[in-house]
Amino acid sequence: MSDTKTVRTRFAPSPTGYMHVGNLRTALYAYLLARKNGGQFLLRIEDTDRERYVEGAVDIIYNTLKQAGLQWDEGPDIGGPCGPYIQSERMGMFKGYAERLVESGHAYYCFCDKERLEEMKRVQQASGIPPMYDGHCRNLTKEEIAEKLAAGIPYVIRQKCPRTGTVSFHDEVFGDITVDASVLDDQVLIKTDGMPTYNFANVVDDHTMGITHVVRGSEYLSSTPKYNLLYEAFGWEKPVYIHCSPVMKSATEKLSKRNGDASFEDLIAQGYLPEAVVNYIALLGWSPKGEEEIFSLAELVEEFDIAGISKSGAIFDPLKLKAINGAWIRRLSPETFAALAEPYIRKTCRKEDLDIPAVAALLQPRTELLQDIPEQVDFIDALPDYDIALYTHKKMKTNAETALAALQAALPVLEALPDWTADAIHEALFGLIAAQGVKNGWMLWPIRVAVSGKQFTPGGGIELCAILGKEESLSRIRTGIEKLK
RNA sequence: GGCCCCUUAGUCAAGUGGGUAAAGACGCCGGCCUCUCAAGCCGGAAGCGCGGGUUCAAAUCCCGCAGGGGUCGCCA
Repeated sequence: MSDTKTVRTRFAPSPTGYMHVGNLRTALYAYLLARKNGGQFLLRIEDTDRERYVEGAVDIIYNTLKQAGLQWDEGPDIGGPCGPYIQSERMGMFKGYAERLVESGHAYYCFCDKERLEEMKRVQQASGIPPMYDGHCRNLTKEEIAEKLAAGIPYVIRQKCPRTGTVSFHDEVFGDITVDASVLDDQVLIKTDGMPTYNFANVVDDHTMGITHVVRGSEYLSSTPKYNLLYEAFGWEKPVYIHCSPVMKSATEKLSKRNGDASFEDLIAQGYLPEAVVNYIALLGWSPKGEEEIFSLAELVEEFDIAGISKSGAIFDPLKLKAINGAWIRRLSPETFAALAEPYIRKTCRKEDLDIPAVAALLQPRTELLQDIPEQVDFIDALPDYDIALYTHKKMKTNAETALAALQAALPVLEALPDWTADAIHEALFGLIAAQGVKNGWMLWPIRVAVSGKQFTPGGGIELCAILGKEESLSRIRTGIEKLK
């Protein structure tokens, strides 16, 4: 690659609440694009709206990004050459930039008050005209401006957009887009209070921070022409745009911030692994070249290509997230999984001497969500009260009668067992099965039912006996015999 | 409503006019394995929004329609 310029991307969230997966996906793509090209990924907090500011939201942004593994190279907490990285701390610089635009004729002072603006909008709507600024102050003379300024009339600075012709821009995802200049509103750049609007601050910040590739939601598609006009007015090089369609909750609703399980931290709390969430959202609206779908963050960096980003919105599918989470859980080393699973196992198993690694080994291929674990092992501490109908299984050819015979045959053999290990139990029971000439299930199914009292269990009778221990297993088998008599 | 954008199975999607019987994944259904449930393996059903055109050839190009999304703030 002979790219002369380093790729610099940024994630620029506003601290207005928690991060939902759509935000995180945008951050992820920006991160991947930077890493893929050996560039930098920046974090900039856009906190200029003090009314929507939510206490603690910045920490949520930090924590989410960290948990997801999206390490930023420059940001509020670690600094960098283009700081400050908190927009509210950059306020001083914007007005000067806006005035440069006024000088060059790309912006102008506007003294219209709220009343006039509202009246204008009302009239426009009443006559079916799309509401936009009518250009009332577009051509004030220098004298008029000086006069109003001197009189202390509040003003804003508006961008002076062309009135005729078309404006085009290129987006890496959507291709070339052309709009009629007449639809471009003379948007406010500097507010009455002297502060910049988001649209203005964003452009100035992106430029001054050297951002080369802008990754953001497709809701900015329609304001991009105005952004480009700004870049052109300043004589700045325009960034490459990568607009991403939204993550949807259904075909018609965008994923909402109100939807609790759409937030990254909620997903983690539900027992999803950060790796799995990252893996899944990468796939939501982007597709890799090959057929593999399970990727670590490092692998995603290798695989990522903006050409794979799709144009249409993608519906968030919890089922697929779960499947990917399951795949990640199965990939974990037994030790790692046991450590993760232990607190969940402990929710229903209080027995001190429980062999956690052994239980975890049974659980690992059977767990898609850590939260599913407690229910799977709820029979370990105490035998549930169960119906003897469980002993009847058509395929095993068992019923209450045969089960009683099986348990009675197995009991003395197990009682006589010196070593209580899965292997020893297996050997003993299969010896008995062979000696009696019965089917495995005829003997084993009743044992599994007797020791668990459940229809479904992680692992078979032999494995469960090993986990429960000799005394408890035998006791449960005796209980079974009593119930069946 | 104006403007912009999107439209391949239930979902995520590959596909970029001449070797497609239209990949793959999740889910679903069936089978194998098996002492249950999983895991694993094998197989199956399921799709190019609609209508025109261009072409020897269209999911791929053009036009129209429909549906959906976005935007139209001194919010970000």
